[in-house]
Amino acid sequence: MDYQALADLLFPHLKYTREYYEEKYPKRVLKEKAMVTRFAPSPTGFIHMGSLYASFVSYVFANQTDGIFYLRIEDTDQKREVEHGVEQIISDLKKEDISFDEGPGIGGAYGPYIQSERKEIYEAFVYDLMKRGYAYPAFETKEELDDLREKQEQQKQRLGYYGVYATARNLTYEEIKKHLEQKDPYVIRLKSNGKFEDKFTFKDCIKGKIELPSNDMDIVLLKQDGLPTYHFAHVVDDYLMGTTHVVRGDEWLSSVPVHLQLFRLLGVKAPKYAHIAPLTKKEGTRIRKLSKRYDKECSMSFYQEEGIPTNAIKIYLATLLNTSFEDYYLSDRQARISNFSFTWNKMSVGGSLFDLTKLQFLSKTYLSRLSAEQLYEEILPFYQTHDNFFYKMITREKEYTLRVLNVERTGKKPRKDFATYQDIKKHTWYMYDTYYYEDDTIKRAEIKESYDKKLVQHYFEKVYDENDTKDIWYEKLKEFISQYDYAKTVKEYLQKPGEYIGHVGDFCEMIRVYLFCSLETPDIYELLQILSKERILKRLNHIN
RNA sequence: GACCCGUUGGUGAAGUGGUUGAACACGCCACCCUCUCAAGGUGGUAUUCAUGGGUUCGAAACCCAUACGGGUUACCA
Repeated sequence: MDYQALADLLFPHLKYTREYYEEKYPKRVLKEKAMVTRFAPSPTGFIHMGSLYASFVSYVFANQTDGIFYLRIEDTDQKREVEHGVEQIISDLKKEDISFDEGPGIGGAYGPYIQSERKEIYEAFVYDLMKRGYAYPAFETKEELDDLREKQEQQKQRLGYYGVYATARNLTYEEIKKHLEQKDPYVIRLKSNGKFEDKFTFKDCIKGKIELPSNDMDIVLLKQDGLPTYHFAHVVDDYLMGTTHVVRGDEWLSSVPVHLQLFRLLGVKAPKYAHIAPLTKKEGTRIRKLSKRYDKECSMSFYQEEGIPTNAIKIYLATLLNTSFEDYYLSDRQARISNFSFTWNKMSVGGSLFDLTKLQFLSKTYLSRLSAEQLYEEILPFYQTHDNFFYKMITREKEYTLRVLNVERTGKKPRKDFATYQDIKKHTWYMYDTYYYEDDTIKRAEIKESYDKKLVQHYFEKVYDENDTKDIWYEKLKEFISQYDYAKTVKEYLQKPGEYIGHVGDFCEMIRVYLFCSLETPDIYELLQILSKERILKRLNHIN
């Protein structure tokens, strides 16, 4: 068989050769250890936690080595593609604050970054393989391939198109020409030169040494529609785009022999591979991969709805990436992901259960470390889309809101009661008159029979002084209540039961409920300061 | 069926043949602090390292089997 003639027969209109593209996309000039990584999703819907994790890992390694992190859209399966899939991905990633050095809509010297726009490039590389005898057309129909598989199953053979089963290998030039003239649909397959019995070892960045059989499958390179399969597109693109490290799910591990063989046949160096274990979830006693379809915590919209900060998610993912990051993060208020050195070999080889509780804990820590201003800036976009009324109010009363957000925030151990953006309204609404007076909120507060509104009112009118420091305020408060048979401390109250009608805690509880409609609030002193005496009295007068 | 990968407390895990009678963190429990809550502090809980064999003076760590879980075996990625 004259393969050069075959290649010319199949690609009569080839515009450019492989060499042209190699010249067009020269090797990247980067620092020695710089990693070039990419995120390569298919536009089949929303980004989910699993792919976010993979992209995060890729991003982190490129970033810490001053490398390149780019986005490439793998849209070679047009059947699965959803409408506006590409836009969806790009907007999802924007929300997650993942930024790329290159990609569709961003630019870069190695584009186009959308595979469906790279058809001619793949053809040039197939042409190159074919003329050297490593690729050939195959005309089997779906039914014929199904039959083959059935036959192999019956005979307990390995399934697939390989060796003696790769019958299209034997087609003559004339036969192929005839098929083409009849416009028979066909695919281009790899003519594998590997033997399944030949084992080789390969070193994965995460999983370490792995022994694999050589590939002997004549896998499809170009599908009937002329677009490449994942395998071929991966090899061509990652070669031309200069990827140094391919980070992907470990379901790809068994395709490594195919990919390495393709790189070898093209005569180019293969990138390093990092196969990451899936994020999993426990369902009853069964552990399974986190699924887009069944698990709410898999889709990014869940976090956006809940108001879980993107940065908290990243911090959590970083702890999954290298557990030592967690120690670093918790021990240092100034800790940043970008300041930590992540390593491949600290990554887990088995699947990790995705733990929402831990994420929430980290989120609390993260939010507690923000300044009031930073927190304010972060919650604005959330409330703008989720609670416009609250949004407008905090925008209008920005200074006031900053004071509210600053409660117990500035000390050494800042308050940690916000796990989500939602929690902010949940824990501060009562500081706003709009809500306090709305629909008689106070009527819904649990005012107990034992409460003594007059006493509280008397206290605020006669004793409470806004200019007191916290210590003085508290002393005066205790002094005041002791005149009315309330114990100054809980201990005292418990030691001499029957002598008091209540204790300082009971009095504070009344203040809480009357003024804030809640049994649970942060430090009252700070809240009272923010509210101001005038508004305190107004609130008290409002209660019947 | 074949071929890969994995298996340390409820969870994430440290661990690379000898201060491991298994770190740290989340969770849970108790106590302390305390005007409530959230934190914080102290202590506790729980893994004998999937199982069975070996190798070794010594194994969670090395080897072999088995079991269980996961993946691949597409003109899906």
